[in-house]
Amino acid sequence: MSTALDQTLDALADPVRRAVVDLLGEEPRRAGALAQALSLSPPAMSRHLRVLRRAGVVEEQAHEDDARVRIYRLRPEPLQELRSWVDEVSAFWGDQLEAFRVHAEASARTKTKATKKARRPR
Amino acid sequence: MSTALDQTLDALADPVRRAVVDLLGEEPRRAGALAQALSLSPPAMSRHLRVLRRAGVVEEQAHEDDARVRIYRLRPEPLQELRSWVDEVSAFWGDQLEAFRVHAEASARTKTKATKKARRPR
DNA sequence: CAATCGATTAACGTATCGGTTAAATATTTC
DNA sequence: GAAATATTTAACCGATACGTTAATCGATTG
Repeated sequence: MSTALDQTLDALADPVRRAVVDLLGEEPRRAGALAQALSLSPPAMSRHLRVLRRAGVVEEQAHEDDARVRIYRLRPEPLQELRSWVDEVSAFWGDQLEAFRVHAEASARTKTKATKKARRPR
Repeated sequence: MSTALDQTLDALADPVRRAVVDLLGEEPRRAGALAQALSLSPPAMSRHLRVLRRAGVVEEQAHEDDARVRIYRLRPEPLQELRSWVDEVSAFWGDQLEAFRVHAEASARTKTKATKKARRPR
């Protein structure tokens, strides 16, 4: 079961796709303009737009005069959902930080015997 | 220049890593516990933890009694940064939605001549 | 100190990803 | 209606990602 959030994050994982989202955050743009702005070939951009479209992050809109051009704009829902998820996960930090502080103090009190050797893997 | 956000999103793109983050959102856990919880082999989980660690999403903490076990916990910063980014991108939606409404009304008024034929690619 | 344990690294196979060029499709223009 | 334009799809290719099993490493235990 691949959730909507999975698709969203997968779509946003790629740097050029995230750049596209940044650009569309300013204003809607034509597919070609996006390709140019990011120095990408039209086919390459087209495929990126497809995954953004399938994830629902972006939607295609017809140009009023010229039916050849496709204008892309952001869709709010996926990013809102992403935001909610981040908020949910973050919700517990207050507790965790407090718990950690307690633990830190406790181990500070016991540090005479506790300190052995920490491994620093690379 | 791969930004911190790139690393974060890349780390969160994988479904099992996102599940790990969900679990660590509840409470810190041992590497082995995470592997079991997600029915993954220890090596596989270890590698996922490595990318989360490198992205700074997660940090390793030594167990007090048994130095073999490694406890993982969430780090706030990356998700906060992600949250900020989402907010920035979303900031323009008020404007865009309004602009769209204006455009929709305008095109509704002109619909007598404008409606040609929309393409529905699959 | 030998056996076990928790976790990571190494080596390897397969699948997916992202770019490229070439072809296709629809639309506009002259 | 032939040439040009905007974009997508198809076919191909090298790189990267993820899982598996085997080996390694440090720590613990009997």
